[in-house]
Amino acid sequence: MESLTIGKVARLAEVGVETIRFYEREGLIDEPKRRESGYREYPHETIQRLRFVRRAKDLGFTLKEIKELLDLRLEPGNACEHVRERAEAKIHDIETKVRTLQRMRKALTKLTMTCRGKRPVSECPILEAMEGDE
Amino acid sequence: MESLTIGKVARLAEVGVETIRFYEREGLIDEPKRRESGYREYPHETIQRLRFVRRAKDLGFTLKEIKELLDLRLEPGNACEHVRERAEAKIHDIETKVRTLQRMRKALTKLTMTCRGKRPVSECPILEAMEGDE
DNA sequence: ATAAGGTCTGTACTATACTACAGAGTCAAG
DNA sequence: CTTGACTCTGTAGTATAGTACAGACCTTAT
Repeated sequence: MESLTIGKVARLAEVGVETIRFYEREGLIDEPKRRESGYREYPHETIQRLRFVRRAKDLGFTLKEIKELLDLRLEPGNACEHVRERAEAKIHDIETKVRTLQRMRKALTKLTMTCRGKRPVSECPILEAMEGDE
Repeated sequence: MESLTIGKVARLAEVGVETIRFYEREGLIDEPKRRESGYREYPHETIQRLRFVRRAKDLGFTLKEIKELLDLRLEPGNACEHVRERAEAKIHDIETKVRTLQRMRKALTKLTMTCRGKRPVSECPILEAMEGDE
């Protein structure tokens, strides 16, 4: 069993070493155990965790929100009602994001159609497809 | 026909006045015409445009990317091939975002199920559902 | 055993996307 | 025709999310 130093984790998760230390300070990943030398030793799951953070970020979640998402699973069983409420709120956020993305995709597809038809791209289908849904 | 000053546009689009001037500097909205006094006078479309920016931002697009999206519609008809390529790349990005969001939603739904069953929330279904898809 | 490269803490700097003035001029309701 | 709200330019400050050292210590391959 090879030991996972911060550099290896960074390479595997495709983030920077400094970023990992930054996430540790921000509470997005647990403080790992240390060697006698002080070197951090990571469990394998950390890689998944870091990838989760990166992806969630790409989807427009802030680190604060990502922390909230991750913390959902840590709640004690007796706060179950509370956990479910928050999870359902996040699901709602996600569904709104998906709908908006789908409208954007539709608008862009329309744009490529217009394009394919060799007609000039005069009117913008992007903005028009973004109306409504507040 | 009432004139749309920056403050009115800001209220209608639900953004700050300073944000509008910032977006103008960054080229995300066109420079509007001015009164003799120097006051900006906006056309109605600006409101949709600002809403588009706000939403795209919530979906994890940077202002730079949003500008690219908006600029797609301005390309001259003869650069059609080029426009289509870029639009298709954006469609691909969007589809990836949608898939990731759907996996997150699935994971969260699973979490709420676990919750509803009154069992303790011990193992995290969120991270596990986020694997694969690079 | 030594040199190259990895890691440590701590602090400082950067990019992005605003946000907040200051000081001066403009508008419009009473 | 004033007065309070709005707008102007320009510059400075903030929050978020990293990124980059410096100076010192650790590891490992030769």
